[in-house]
Amino acid sequence: MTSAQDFSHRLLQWFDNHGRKNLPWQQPATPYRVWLSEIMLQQTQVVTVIPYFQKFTERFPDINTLANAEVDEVLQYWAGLGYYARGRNLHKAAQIIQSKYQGELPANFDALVDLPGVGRSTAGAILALAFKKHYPILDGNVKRVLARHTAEPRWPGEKQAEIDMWQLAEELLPKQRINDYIQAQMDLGATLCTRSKPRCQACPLQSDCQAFQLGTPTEYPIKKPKKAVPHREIRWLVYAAKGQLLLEKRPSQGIWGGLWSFPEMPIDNEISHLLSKNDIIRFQNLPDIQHAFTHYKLTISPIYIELDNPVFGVADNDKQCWVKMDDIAALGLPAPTKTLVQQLARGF
DNA sequence: AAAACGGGGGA
DNA sequence: TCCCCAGTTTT
Repeated sequence: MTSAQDFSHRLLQWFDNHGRKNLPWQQPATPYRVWLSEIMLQQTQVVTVIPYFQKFTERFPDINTLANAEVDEVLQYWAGLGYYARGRNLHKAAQIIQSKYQGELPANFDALVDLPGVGRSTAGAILALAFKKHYPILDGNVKRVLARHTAEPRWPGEKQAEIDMWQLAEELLPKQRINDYIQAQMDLGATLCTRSKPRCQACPLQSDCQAFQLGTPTEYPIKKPKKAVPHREIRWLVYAAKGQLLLEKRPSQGIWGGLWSFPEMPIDNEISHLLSKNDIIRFQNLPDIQHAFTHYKLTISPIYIELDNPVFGVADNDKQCWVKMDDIAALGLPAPTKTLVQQLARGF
């Protein structure tokens, strides 16, 4: 027995004991009902879909009834399911099926994929579940099962990884019971091989599951690599005089809105003119501060400028004030500002 | 708050 | 052809 046959054999055996065989769209599994259920099941769980499916099929028992209805009524029956583009596409597809295929879903991959709302995986599910044709599916559940079984090192969103997973899904297809096998794949992913807390003890694929052998099934599929966040640099002017610091209130819009911080300027701004002031006692670079936001990384280069007197108008801004070190704690400060003030208080 | 999700649609 | 988005749920 080849490994592929063994894989499907174990899955089918598990399906016989634990699979879902009494879902509303499985009795009977007509092409229309399978199609409708697959659309409803996109991004929506079985328990949520069931009552909608029942109401929907009562009102729209076949494709022609659906095609002849107003889209608004279709959407009323969709209300609460979310992703309403699915409902619109479903209705549009029904009209295409009516006019182009005499109201019967085509048992043909290319024709199915051409329908709005039907992609490769949904077409595969319809062909396998309703027409018993040998097509694979690769939805989120199956991706998870396969990624774990092979300990797939690449993120499945990566082009080549996805191509390879489709190929594997195809190679694993059994010669017999294609519909049960596809249902079994979905059931395994939904009930056993779940995203968190997979029940590997009960899994028929445990013996050769690479992720299980590594002891880290939940590490798969590996997460989308987060793209490098943009990096920005700014300069802070830390004016100090007689135990006071010059702070300014930040604009209410934007980062740290309305909080007090140091006067800020672009990193590449000329600063030599600041040096020429004759009331400057000391002028020195302070260590850079790194700050991470969710969407970018910020490097702050503060310059310490000590004056003999707390004069105004040193920076070009009217929302500034001199604050005694001891009074600063009462103000709302961004985290890096607070840290810098504390370092200054300790004299670094 | 962040990732996941299947297909649509734009580059 | 490839990549990213819209809209929603789950972790």
